[in-house]
Amino acid sequence: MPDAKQGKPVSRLASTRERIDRAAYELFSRHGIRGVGVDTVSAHSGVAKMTLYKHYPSKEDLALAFLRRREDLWTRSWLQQEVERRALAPAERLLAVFDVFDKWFRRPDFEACSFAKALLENSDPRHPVRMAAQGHIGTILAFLRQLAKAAGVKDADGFARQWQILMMGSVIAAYAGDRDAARRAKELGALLLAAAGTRSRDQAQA
Amino acid sequence: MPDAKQGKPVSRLASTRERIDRAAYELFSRHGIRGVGVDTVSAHSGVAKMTLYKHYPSKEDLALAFLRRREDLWTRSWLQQEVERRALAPAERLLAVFDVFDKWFRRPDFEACSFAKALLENSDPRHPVRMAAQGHIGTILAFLRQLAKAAGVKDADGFARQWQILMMGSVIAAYAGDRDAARRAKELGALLLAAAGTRSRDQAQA
DNA sequence: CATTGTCTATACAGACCTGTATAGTCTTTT
DNA sequence: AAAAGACTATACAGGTCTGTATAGACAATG
Repeated sequence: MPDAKQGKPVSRLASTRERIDRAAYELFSRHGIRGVGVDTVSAHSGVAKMTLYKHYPSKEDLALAFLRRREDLWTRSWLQQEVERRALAPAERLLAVFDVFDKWFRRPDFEACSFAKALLENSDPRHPVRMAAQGHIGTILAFLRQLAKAAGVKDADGFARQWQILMMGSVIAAYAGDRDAARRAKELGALLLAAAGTRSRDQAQA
Repeated sequence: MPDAKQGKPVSRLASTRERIDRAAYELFSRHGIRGVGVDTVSAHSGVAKMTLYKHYPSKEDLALAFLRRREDLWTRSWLQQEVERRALAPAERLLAVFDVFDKWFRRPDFEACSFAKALLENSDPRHPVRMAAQGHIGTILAFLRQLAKAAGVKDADGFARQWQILMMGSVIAAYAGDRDAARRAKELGALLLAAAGTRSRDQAQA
């Protein structure tokens, strides 16, 4: 029984590639990409290192796949889904982001934003991993922009960028120990929404 | 002439310790602590590795000294000084933070926040470097809290924490490529100031 | 002059990193 | 049964990392 040497091994029922991806996700999202070696991913997944390298020819490929998976699981399946489940009106969906964050920040295994981590751990702005992280941050921005547009905000792009500043700032604040960071950011978001003048329920434009 | 193997060597006129500190500052602030080895600091400073280890018994000691220096040079001598130079009234000093940031974000060697970097690169919340980074973030918070109090804000602590969310969020946004992040955060700050109701002379209007 | 303290230069131990070589197992397909 | 493909296990090459050992240079102080 070739189990992982440390941590909880990934389910053996899944395909080899899926086991690699799951282990990389758990480890990279928690410790950052630089902070985890390929041997650790191999051990944690229960997949031999040679097999891992057959699926991903380099650690960089694995890292890029991890960021794509993070976008799938975190951005789309979790954040966007939760936001859309919790509210219908665009403006309220924007605010719901911080309700979702609030729950996230209070989880004992809160791991902060993988995209911000990947961004900050590469000083070269043309590093593929850093560029990919920027792209995934752009995906979140596009989602916010779309909500802002639907909410009737004039400068949807500028609004979305301000919203993302609130989101990223609250993540760092939460990781620095402020568990109420989401509530604080939501207050700021409410101010921004009020100032931007949405056509939510009141059609009057500011 | 034992010069540094790479990059620009630190001035030889300074004391040995000062040369170490300067090199560590330049390298750690740009590439993060994990991203720079002791050999690189040694080469860049022109100080032999053995001498370096006599001044700092471990890399962790060097890292903690770097964070202290960052607080000296960045937080106090730069951010606070610039803010206090640019405005007198507390509320305007708070807003001036983002004018200072705007200049910072536009520098070609903008390196983002060393405290956030140190925070995100350590997943163990009890790691000394991460705890130190949290402490230095707390120093900035205290400065903001004091300004908020002087501005007559009721919940000075909550206000300061919200202000710091804006600051950290704008830093990440700028590092992700949005050079106007400071201006956007300043707008949000103006909204927050208006909502908090300061005893300044003129209220910022949105 | 001799001693002491600081700094240098080099080499190295031991750990970990990415990536590969090799040989063997197990399953599926033909 | 034979062949092919996927996976495993181990070992290792070559690099980097932190930290130390060793031997010597240089300056200040006694």
